[in-house]
Amino acid sequence: MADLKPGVQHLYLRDEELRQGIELLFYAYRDFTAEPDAILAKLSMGRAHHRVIYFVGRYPGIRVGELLAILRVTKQSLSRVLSQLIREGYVTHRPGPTDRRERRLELTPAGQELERKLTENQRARVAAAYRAAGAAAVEGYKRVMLGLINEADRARFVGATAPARPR
Amino acid sequence: MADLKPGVQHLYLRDEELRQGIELLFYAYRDFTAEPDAILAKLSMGRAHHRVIYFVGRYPGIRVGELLAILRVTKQSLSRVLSQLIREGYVTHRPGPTDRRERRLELTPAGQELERKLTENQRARVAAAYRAAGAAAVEGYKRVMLGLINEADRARFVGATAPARPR
DNA sequence: AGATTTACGTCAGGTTTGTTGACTTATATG
DNA sequence: CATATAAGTCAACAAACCTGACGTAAATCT
Repeated sequence: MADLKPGVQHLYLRDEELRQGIELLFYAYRDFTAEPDAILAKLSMGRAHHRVIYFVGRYPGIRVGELLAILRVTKQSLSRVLSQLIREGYVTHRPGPTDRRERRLELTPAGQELERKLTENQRARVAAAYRAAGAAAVEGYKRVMLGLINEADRARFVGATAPARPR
Repeated sequence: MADLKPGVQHLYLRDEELRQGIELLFYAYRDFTAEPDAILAKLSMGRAHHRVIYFVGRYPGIRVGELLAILRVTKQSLSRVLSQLIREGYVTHRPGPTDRRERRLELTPAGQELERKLTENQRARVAAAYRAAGAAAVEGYKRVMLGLINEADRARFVGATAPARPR
């Protein structure tokens, strides 16, 4: 057999390695969202509702604009989903404490209940993966994931226990 | 200050830890898809087209049914996207070598070109994250991601260099 | 006080991506 | 020959996005 040129060999491994990294993300995200999607479908909601419920639960008192920045959707898209959630009693809003133009969003008890139900699954999935992979692997996972995320949003993840509220 | 009950403290950390794991996935996926989406938009295509192009490029000669299983969409959804890609000259098909009912899909040169252009960005992103995080972290990333993926699809990732073709 | 900016909502019209269900065609296989 | 499989297609529909323009209330600047 002819020897492979080292350069070519190297390139091949590198490409394969990178593709694997891409695909891991694709499959993980696909499987990660499948079960909550199924629950939501029964309530005539979609993934967009989950995202809103999740982040309102995560940052109680979050403003609409902050939510827009996190989700990277238009006002219109968010509006449709958010007003449905408010109408159906999962989310409430009140004026901001100093700036009364703001809407500070919070989950109602029903919203908290739904959030728990939806995220339960994902939490369990992450817990199982963390447990199976071990603490060192979890460190590595975080480091790589942080590198994939745009620099602007990495700040949210500094400090293990302080949820960095977006500004 | 009152001491926190250890149990409560533990639960809090655990919940925070898991939420962080969930959010890493959300933000990474969001940022990962943003740039290809922008390129696709100029060609009047969407993310679905990218997925098809990506996996046809990944598994040349893949059958339609295999693609359906990977993407987890209905025949109808795939059909619309796939026939557009064929019509516009990015993908070709030929009958299977032994079973002539099959359509074995492949990228045309134009398809390969587009695939490269679209995935280039994601490859660069993964490469940068891998480089910044280090080899050990990459190992951990893979282990955790594999744990997040449904068992059925983990087999694709055995062996670093053999792309396990779906059956 | 008036002008400007900001936070948020809304109206109108459009696309993509996804769905279900029923039917067709060609080929393989028991 | 009967049945099963791979794939395509038709019709009708819904979810979740988008753009662009306009409106309202409140804060802030000059």
